[in-house]
Amino acid sequence: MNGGRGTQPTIVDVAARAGVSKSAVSRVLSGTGRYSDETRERVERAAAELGYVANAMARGLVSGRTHTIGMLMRDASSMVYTALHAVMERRASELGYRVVTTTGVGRVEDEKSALAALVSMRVDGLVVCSGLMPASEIADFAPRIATVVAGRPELHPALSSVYCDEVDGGAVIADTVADAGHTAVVVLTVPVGDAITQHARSRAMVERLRARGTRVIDIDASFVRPPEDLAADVVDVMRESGTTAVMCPTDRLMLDLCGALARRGVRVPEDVSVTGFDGVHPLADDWIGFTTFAQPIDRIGREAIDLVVARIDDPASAVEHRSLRGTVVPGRTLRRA
Amino acid sequence: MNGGRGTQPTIVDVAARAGVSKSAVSRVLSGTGRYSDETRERVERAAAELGYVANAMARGLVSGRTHTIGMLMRDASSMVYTALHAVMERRASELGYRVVTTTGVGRVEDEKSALAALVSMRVDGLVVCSGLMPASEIADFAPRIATVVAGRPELHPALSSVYCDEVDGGAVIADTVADAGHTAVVVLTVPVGDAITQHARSRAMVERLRARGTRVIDIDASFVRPPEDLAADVVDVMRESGTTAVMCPTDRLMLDLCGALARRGVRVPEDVSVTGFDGVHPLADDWIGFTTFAQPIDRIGREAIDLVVARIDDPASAVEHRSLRGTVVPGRTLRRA
DNA sequence: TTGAAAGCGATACCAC
DNA sequence: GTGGTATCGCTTTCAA
Repeated sequence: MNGGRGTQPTIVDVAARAGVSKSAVSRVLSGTGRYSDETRERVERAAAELGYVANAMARGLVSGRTHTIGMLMRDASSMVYTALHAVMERRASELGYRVVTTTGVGRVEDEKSALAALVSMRVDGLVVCSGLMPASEIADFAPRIATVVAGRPELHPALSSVYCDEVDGGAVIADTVADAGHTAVVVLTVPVGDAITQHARSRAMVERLRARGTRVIDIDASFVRPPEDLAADVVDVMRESGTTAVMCPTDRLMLDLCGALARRGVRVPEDVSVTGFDGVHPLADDWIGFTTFAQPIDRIGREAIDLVVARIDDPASAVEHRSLRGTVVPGRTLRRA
Repeated sequence: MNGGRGTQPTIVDVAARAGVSKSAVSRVLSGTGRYSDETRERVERAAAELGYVANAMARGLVSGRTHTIGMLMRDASSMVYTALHAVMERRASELGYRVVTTTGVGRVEDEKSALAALVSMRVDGLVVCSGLMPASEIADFAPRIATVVAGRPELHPALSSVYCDEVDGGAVIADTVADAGHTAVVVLTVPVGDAITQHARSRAMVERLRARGTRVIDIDASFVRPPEDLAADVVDVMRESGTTAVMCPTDRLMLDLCGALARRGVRVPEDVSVTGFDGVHPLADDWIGFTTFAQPIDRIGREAIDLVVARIDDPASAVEHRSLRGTVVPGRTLRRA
């Protein structure tokens, strides 16, 4: 029955080859129960010779555990999420868990199906890293699977979360700009529907600047708007109102904006100061010199994993919302006005 | 039996609620076989009310298919791999597959276990993206699972592969440097054990430069060496032998090197020209201006997925090795000597 | 069109 | 210590 193309050896094949029962094989390979040294040796040899790899589906089906944490990533090309991914992978591995990730490819529908894929795999825990997916969709699964939202402020009563204090971050970086003497500032703001986090931080920037009496020009930076358009708007505003600084909701957008400004002959920081947000390598680097706000990605990732694992171990553990503060990265793209 | 904490509804629960047999539920939900409109409606309603998500393990166990492609990533924090990940996710989704990724956290042992995890999940196909894992380890699974190696030159007779032509890339970027008039050049070379790809491209740079009569100073850039050490070496070599350019095996290392050089008062490109390799966003950006060589990541990812899927559909399809050429990114870190 | 029953590959509990 | 057997949740014949 085996040997057919694509067929993988099963526990029965191993048992036959070792001349023992499949129960024996199971015990030896999982290290549970009792078995003689001879049995162990024969089983191990047979398994090695066959290149046996236990079927996780069969195992998970009966044991009800997969020792796997599912991570839903919004976007595999965003540095914030990939950095989070790397940290979580490391922490999970320390705690004896494997991480599998899935991503949507942009639309909310895709994300739902990516989430469903994780649920259908019956991962032991779920970490949702996406500023897109609505909380209610996530919450549906929370009673059944240990779930944590990472990287976005989510205060849903059924969902634990770990995130960067976006309001503090937006305010702090806004203070940095105001302290540098800028009195007319453009803030690129993101609608809440595009990304909850970016919306929150850009609102916080606007509010803090206004509170300090700074003149704020609010430019719509919906995801659909190309950086060239934004740069055009910025240039117009600079002409009309003497703006000396532009605040971006992400480092990535900041980079695109800088490029588009350069193409229009506007130099950063000589002609205009620019700030970003996120502070993830490699953009937040000495040599590149972006002035930005660094999210505490390491702590977010680590604590998110710790929280899911705690909830896996004790499903009754309390829901927690952890707001973590980041820090300003000085850089060289912000000058005194 | 259900309703216990953490228990997920099963097909039996849906059947009971809908007042039909589980066979009927299965048929309706998978859209196979025959059923009446009324049955369909009742089943769909019951499933929705229960928030039923089919258990992929049970399903895969009996059907023998998971409609999933496993991706083994070397490192979730490397932009090359994450970019590849994003592309593959998109292409796989177009072809009706889901991608799940796992990564090692650095050591070969971890990667083996990450690979085993994918195999144990019985993914339909495997894409290995790692310059670390030995081909023989991967090849063990090739007869059982459709397997493709992506992103590294791998000519193993049992493994299909898609990769950037590193030798061409190294030579072309070396030509660019030589053409700019540099006659004494430092090449940071990586040992084959650290990363096959980086080794190959750095060797190619050295060889092409030598072939053109350029003086080459070869500095060991093993992964264990901190950028500060490399920068110190570079500064020494510049003093001793009038080197005017440094070629790095990756953009990432180039960034670190530039930083370390800056801390020593060496400016790029005023005092020394520097080139990178990879050409992935965001480092390969107009504004940042790295002179580098862009791997054809989009094509690599896309064709890797196409190859695995072809092999899933027809396990007898031929092994292929596709070498793809990249392009030079001019940038501003390379000056005429 | 529908339901009963036989597995898929592993674990766990059971006598032996 | 060891092997038989029920079982996990689902798909897939096969009768009815």
